[in-house]
Amino acid sequence: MAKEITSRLENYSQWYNDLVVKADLAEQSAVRGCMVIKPYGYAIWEKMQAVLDAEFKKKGVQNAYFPLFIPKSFFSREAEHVAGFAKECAVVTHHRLMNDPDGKGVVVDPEARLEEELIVRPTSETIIWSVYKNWIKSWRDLPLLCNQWCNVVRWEMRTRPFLRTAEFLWQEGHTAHASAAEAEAKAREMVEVYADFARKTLALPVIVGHKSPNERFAGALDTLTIEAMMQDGKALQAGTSHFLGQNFAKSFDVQFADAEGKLQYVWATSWGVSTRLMGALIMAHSDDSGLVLPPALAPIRVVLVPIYKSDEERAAVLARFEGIKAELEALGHSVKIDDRDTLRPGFKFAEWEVKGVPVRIAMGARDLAAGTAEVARRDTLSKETVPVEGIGKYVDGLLKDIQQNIYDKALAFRDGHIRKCDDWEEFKTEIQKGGFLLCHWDGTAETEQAIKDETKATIRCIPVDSVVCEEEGRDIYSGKPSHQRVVFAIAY
RNA sequence: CGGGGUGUGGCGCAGUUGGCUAGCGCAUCUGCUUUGGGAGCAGAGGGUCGUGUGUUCGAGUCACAUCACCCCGACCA
Repeated sequence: MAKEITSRLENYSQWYNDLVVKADLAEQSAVRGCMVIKPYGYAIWEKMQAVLDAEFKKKGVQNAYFPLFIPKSFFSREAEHVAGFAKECAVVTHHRLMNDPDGKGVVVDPEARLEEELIVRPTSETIIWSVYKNWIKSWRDLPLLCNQWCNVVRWEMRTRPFLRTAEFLWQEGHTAHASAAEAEAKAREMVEVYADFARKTLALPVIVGHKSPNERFAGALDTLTIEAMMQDGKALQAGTSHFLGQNFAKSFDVQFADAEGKLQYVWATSWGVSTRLMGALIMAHSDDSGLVLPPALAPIRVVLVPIYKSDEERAAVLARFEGIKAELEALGHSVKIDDRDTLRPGFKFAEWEVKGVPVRIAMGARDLAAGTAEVARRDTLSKETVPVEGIGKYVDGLLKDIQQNIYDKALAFRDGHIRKCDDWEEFKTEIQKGGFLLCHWDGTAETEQAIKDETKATIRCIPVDSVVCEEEGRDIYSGKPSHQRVVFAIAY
């Protein structure tokens, strides 16, 4: 299998279709570009939700839910926003079906045309701001901090599993503030929440930075992003946080009376991460044996596999496992005893490796006699025989070590694939090899576009942490003066 | 929407210049032996070859049409 998978590293979409789909993470549905997420995969998403939700609550954000359908008139109020999303919207035009008069199945009832079409939300700014208008009257109502977990639909020309599905799950936060400074701070605060989550939970090193105007969210004054590097050196935008200024407040007429009683437009932010993060996980950490899940995210952290030749041995091992399980659960770790009787140990080992379970403990007759167990770690695929006595503490430490190791490995890979580049000819060849190039940019959209047209590389971000290098230099393409290097890469 | 490609048991594929009974691997079922890295042996079941029309003594194979899916590009989280 390893050889087969390795030969596909150049084409990750092939890879996770063949590997991870079979690993029960997800499967593609026949519905155009949509994805079925199977229980094991969904458990990973639920874990992401749980961790993020707790962070949001700490920041005073509350969950709410808004309608799936957006009347076309709402949608069209913010000009830039419409321009940004118009080409990829699913539109509801009718509300009823009928039997085909010619007896050929079911057809749309032409009588049931809607007076106003409904847009299936590609994002919820418009409907949320039309609701916020009624919620915000006074400075006392601010800040308003809501988040929504939901699905959205974007009718992309081309889809890719996890990275760009027509329908995807995400969270979108939408906040309203009394001042520009407060909103900008919020946008920055939330991108830091994402960065922290990516680093600590997903073990994914990310670079935080501003998007260039070309790459900004439609309708935003500033877009902050976390950018990750995949194992093929391509960049993946893993989350964004937008400072929307007063654009939506003005379009939807959301004003508040300040302390002096004067009417002012509110300042807004929005921010979101999606099931794309699952794609990021797969592409950043997986190896030839399958998925590698950081313990902080794994739905199952430790799997126990019994090895036996008789019912007596089986019972004895499983009895020991119950003790180990209780010990680990007391330390806060999720444990699964794989007591399936029809499958052999070797098969189970391979299966749990494909699923990315961080630690596997195997125990057989030899171990029973010696009072030991075999502990295997997924990240390095190494094994060690340890005494059952104190195994809980040992595994507890091991899990922390694995979490750190996965991050360190990804970080070392990323740092090994970031380099400065000051020569345009060199840039053109280097960028195709993958990785991030730190280059001077004159700040103009024209230069950025020209570079994109010639190389497909885009400015991933103007970094504000991780790889900041503010220094004087000359634009790699135009030669005009520049004050800071930015991150260029080919992106998914 | 452009450019390629693929449709053959549940899955993955082979099938030569048209030829007689359409094969192979995996999976499935039965039995025995196994069980510390994806088991071995023996046997069994399962396909109107995407669909339609045509050419032919004869079509999985050729022609035309049609449908579906995949890949590459433009768009994007």
